[in-house]
Order: sequence, then C-alpha cells, then structure tokens
Amino acid sequence: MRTLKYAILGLLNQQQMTGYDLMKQFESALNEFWSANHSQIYPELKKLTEEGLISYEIAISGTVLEKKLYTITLAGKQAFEEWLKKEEVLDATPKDVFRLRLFFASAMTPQTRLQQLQLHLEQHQQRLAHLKKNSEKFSEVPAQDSTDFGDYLVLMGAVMREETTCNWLQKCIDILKGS
Amino acid sequence: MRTLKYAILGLLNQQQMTGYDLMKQFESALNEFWSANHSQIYPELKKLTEEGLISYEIAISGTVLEKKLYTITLAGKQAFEEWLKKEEVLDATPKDVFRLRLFFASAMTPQTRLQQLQLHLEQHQQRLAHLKKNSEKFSEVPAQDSTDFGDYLVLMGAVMREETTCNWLQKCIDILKGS
DNA sequence: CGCGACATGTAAGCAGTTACATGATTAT
DNA sequence: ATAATCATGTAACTGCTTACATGTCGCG
Repeated sequence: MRTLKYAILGLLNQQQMTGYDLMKQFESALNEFWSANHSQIYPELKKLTEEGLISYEIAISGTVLEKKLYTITLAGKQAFEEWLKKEEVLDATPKDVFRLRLFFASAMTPQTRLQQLQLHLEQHQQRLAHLKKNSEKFSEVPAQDSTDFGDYLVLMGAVMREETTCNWLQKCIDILKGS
Repeated sequence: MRTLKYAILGLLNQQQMTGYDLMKQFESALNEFWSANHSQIYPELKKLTEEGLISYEIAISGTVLEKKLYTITLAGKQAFEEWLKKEEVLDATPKDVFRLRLFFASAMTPQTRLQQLQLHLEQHQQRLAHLKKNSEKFSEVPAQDSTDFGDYLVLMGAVMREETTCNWLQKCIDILKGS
C-alpha cells in the first residue's frame, strides 16, 4: 500500500524538511498512528526522489555538514491529494499481543491472570496521562484549514481510545475479583 | 517475537486440530486481535514439529485424503505457559491508515473531509453490530477456567473499543458541521 | 575534550501478504 | 456434474526491525 510514501508526502506538503526531521515527526506528532525508523525513511526518500514526487537541495549546517532539505513537487502534491480522496475499506483490526494472551486467560493461574491485567492497566494509565498532557496545547478547536486541525482530531481519538482501554481493563479486573 | 508460534500453541493447548482448523480459528475467534494465512500457518507447524513443541498423527477423511491432526507436546505446554507469564512492555500504538489520513485533514477539501469520516463511521458501525451479535452467545460471565472466559473478556473489549471509535468519529463529524 | 543530538546511509533477517499450485470431499 | 469447502503445501515480494557504519555540531 506504500503508506510510508504518503505519510512522508503529507509531512513535506506541510513544510520542507530533512530525513532527520521526518524521523522526529514520526516519533512525536505521528506517534499515535504511524511510525518509521530512519533506516526505512532514507531509502524511501531516495525512491520518492527518483519517482519525481519530491526534490532536495543541499543545506549546510555549521561549516561542512551537508543535509538534504526535501521539498514536495507538483507531481508529489497531486499524488498525495489523490491518496487523501481514496475510499479505503476498513483494514482488519490490528494485531494485539495482550488481547491474544488474555484470550488464553483460562490457561493462566488466577495470580498470573490478575497480574497481567494490572500491569497492563498501569501502562495504559501512563499512556493516557501522557496523551492528556499533550492535548493541553489545544485550548480550543483549531481552524479546519490549519495543520493543527488533524492533529487535534487524532489526539482526541487517542485520548478516548486510551480511556476506553483503561475502563475495559478495570472491568476485567473487577470480574476476576468479583466472582 | 514469534507470536504466531504461541497463538498456535495456545489453540492446540485447548484442543488438537489440523492446520486448516487453525486457519478457521484465526478467521473467527481470534479475528479481533490476531490473524494468519494458511501460507504462514503450514510452515510454522512444520517448524514447531521440528522444535518438538507439537506432534501430529495422520487422519483420513473419506477414503484417501490425509490430514495432519496436531497435538501439543509437554515441551509445548511448558513453552506456552512461560509465554503466558511473561511481563511484556506495551507495544507501540498500532498503525492506523485512517488516523494518518485524518491527521492531514487540513489538506482535504471540506467535502472529502466529511465524506471520509462518514464512510469510516458506517464501516465501524457495521463492525460494532457484528460484534454485538457475536456477544449474544454469552448470557452470563463464563467460569474463569473455561476456554470461553478469555473469549468473553476480549469480545467485551472489542465491543467497547468499537463503541468508542464510533463515538469519536461522530464527534469529529459534529465538529466539522458545527463550526 | 567529551557527550548528546544532528545527520545519513547500508545489510541482514523476520513477519506477513499475495500468488502459484494441487487435489479430495460434500452438498446441491 | 459442479461448486463450495476441506486440505496442504511453496515462492516471490513488501514492509519493517535490528544492527552495522560513519561523521559533524553545539554545549558545558
């Protein structure tokens, strides 16, 4: 599906940047729904350049260090806009090792069962706290044509998802204890 | 991480079955959190047999068709039980093409924005309806030592997750329309 | 001067998907 | 008969992870 391709095009459509900057974006803003290591990003940038969807100019940091500042081309913008319009069918529910483990709950000892759930709940509570802190940057709904708008919508979705995950895990723990 | 390995061991720990049966299990019961094609299952079964974690006997369907009925070995049970106990750190939030697309909402036309959200909501509503129908099979909480117990917990989680996803998408649509 | 961040690449290997390939059984 | 399902395998390819590999810049 070449999704990384479009993630990169989308980011470069917002602003020109280097491979390293892209990597940082994947680690921060896109972290909740996409990721990519530099070992995947650099070859992809090379490929996109060959395909004529992006281009770069050499910029100098300090005295000698060369970095490549990538810019999206017109062809790149067109490819990206087409991708935005595509009507995708829902992909399969993502794989989840914890839920797989829990599916086999009856094979666990009662102690392991409780321990697994509690540990997992703690981790999700931490993630939720982190997300809530991130969303403090939005004091109001951003304008629909600002790049913050999408960020706002997905962040809201991430918070809601984590809240539900925590509620579910708590409910599982209650069931273990209650019956 | 060899997760497929443990998924197969877990299923064979519940009951002996063929590669084809395993495939069907991935399509039905495990569908909400794991998947595997037969092209991945058969080589894995071969590998697990070589590792001594499972064994098989040939069974005959009809007059000539040979099928391999796999059984978990003692070593297999031990490997599986160790895996159940492991304290895993939370994996990264799974990739999600729709959320990536929505992150770039400001680059969409207002029509595309609304269309994408509505189409996605409809698909999740269908998935939710399907899950709710599945969970009708549980009139009460199954006993903690029955294989149904894990099934019940993850199904409850799946329903809660889909409900939240639908709520989130509806909220996004309301924001689009409201401002 | 040393450390963490900046910056860019390649190689090996694993997990998973799609396609290729074959044949028997069962229900209509 | 014929189509859907049962049943088992391999091959090519894509996407991604981990490890290897190198060098500069800015701050204390």
